[in-house]
Amino acid sequence: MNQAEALRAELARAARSLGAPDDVAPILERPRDPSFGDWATNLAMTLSKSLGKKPRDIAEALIVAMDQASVGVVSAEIAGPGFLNFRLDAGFQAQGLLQILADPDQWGRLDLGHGERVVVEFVSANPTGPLHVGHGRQAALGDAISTLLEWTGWQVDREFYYNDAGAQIANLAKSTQAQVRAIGGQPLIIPEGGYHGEYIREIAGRYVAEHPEDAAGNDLGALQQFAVAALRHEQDLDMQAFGVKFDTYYLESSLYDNGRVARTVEALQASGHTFEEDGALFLRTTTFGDDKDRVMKKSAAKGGDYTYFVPDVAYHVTKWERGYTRAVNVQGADHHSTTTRVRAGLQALGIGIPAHYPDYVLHQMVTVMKGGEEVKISKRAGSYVTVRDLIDEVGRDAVRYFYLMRKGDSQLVFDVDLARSQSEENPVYYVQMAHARMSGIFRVGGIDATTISAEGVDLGVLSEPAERELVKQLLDFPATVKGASEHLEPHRIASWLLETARAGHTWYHKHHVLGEPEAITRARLVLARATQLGIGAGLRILGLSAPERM
RNA sequence: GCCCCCGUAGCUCAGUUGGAUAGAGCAGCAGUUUCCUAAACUGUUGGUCGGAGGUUCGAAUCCUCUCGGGGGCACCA
Repeated sequence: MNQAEALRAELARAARSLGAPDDVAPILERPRDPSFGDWATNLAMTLSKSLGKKPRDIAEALIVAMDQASVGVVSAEIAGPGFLNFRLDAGFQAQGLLQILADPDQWGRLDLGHGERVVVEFVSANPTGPLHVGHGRQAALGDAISTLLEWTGWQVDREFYYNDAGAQIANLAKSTQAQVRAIGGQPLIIPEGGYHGEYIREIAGRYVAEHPEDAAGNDLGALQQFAVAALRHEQDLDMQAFGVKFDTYYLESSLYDNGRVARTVEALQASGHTFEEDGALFLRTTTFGDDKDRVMKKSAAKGGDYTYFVPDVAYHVTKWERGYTRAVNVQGADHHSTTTRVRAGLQALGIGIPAHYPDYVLHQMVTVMKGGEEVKISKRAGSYVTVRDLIDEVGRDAVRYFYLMRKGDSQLVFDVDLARSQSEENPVYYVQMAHARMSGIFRVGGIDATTISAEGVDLGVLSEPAERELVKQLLDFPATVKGASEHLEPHRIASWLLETARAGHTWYHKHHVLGEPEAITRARLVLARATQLGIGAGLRILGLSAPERM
């Protein structure tokens, strides 16, 4: 039990002694202004109604009923309409650092998932071109969310789903064919809806070199296979450059090959939730909250193909059958409408999949500014900024941090010129610098940081305001991880890092660690080590490096 | 027309699910270095939380309406 939990428990005990219900759950907050104290609670105000007393009177009674010393409280005050502000003993509070040093690898981790398996699907691009900046946001988000879930007790697999079937892939094959024929001297005629990118010509060139027997480009099947393989390889390299590793890859085409799509359609028909109209097969998704029924299988006049959401449903059935009791999908907000359809399909099957399966993390669009104007992203027109461009120009860590410092809900303007020109004043360097500075203390002092222990050290000397602020900030890390994991919001870690770095820089600037009286140096080494470990942990959750020096 | 997201300082954004005098970075202004990294620190300027109602002890946060930006609403994926 940590200090905040101990204080909360004592508050609850005191509240029950005053007649509060058994399930009373006091909420502790950090006061906005540190001069108010270390912890605050609005408990007295929330109990006001059920106890039939004034908040300030309840607060008064709570103070009397509490065993303050047992939870490190040195003063308790009533403020405003009935807030209770607690100030903790500096040494007692700093005892919280013991947990960090005692087991650095475990600190900040908790068990919310109980080892249940969760699959996090992200990026999931069509293999029809390089990964662009929108995919980059997904990669950063998906990877960080996966790590957060791992930290909080889930067994996580990162999955990349390849949309390697359907009309877009056929377009890719035809576009490659056109370029192959252009190489052969024929006029270049890119088909309707085809891809115009430069990379198609490069792929065509390699195809001709490796397949001399089909220099005319007549074998569409071979062209498709070749182009898909080439682009998948490119995408793999992009993700590798970004430092993202996937555990599993799932191919949409396999759903057709192994008959899963057909079986899913049969199961849906058997469920009684389908109907035919105008020669097409519909799923009655309105039964499950959609505002409109959706076509599953197009009419013969339109080609008779399945619409995209049918393989999507089949795919999600495999997630469930592969043992993932939870699934998280990271997608752009333009896929918003699929959430209702996929869930509706899974519910219609009636095979026990929870109604909210899968979870969706939808992020808003990324717009790219370059040279003062917006770059329109269009794979077909061949105009875009790739993830690789960004990584090359501003660096992997900076790109990741930029993607993650904002809520997915907000639209992200990625100004390439700005990101590059600001690379020296980038917040990511600010955070990494704080880590490097702490590391520098040990380097200069000739001390092996891993040997630092709080054993027998009087942490009560960490009483300067800057020290107390830093200690509090560090101790908030586990709660921050918990909130970030529960809400699937990695930006909370980014915010915590920035604040912790600020507290760390301020402390570093004001107070010396080395060369002070021994008792002070020993205590401050503990704080420096805890800061180094804390910032390092936060950086790693976001997939950033934690440099020892810069 | 219907659905989703956003609107907070000059700019980019946080705001711990309803708490106290709304915060940070950047930009601006004024300072700090014989000292473990000045990629840092200190101070300071800057706000009708898009707008109007409502809910209650208390609203940037919840509800209704409204204005503005983005996305979606295919027998495209």
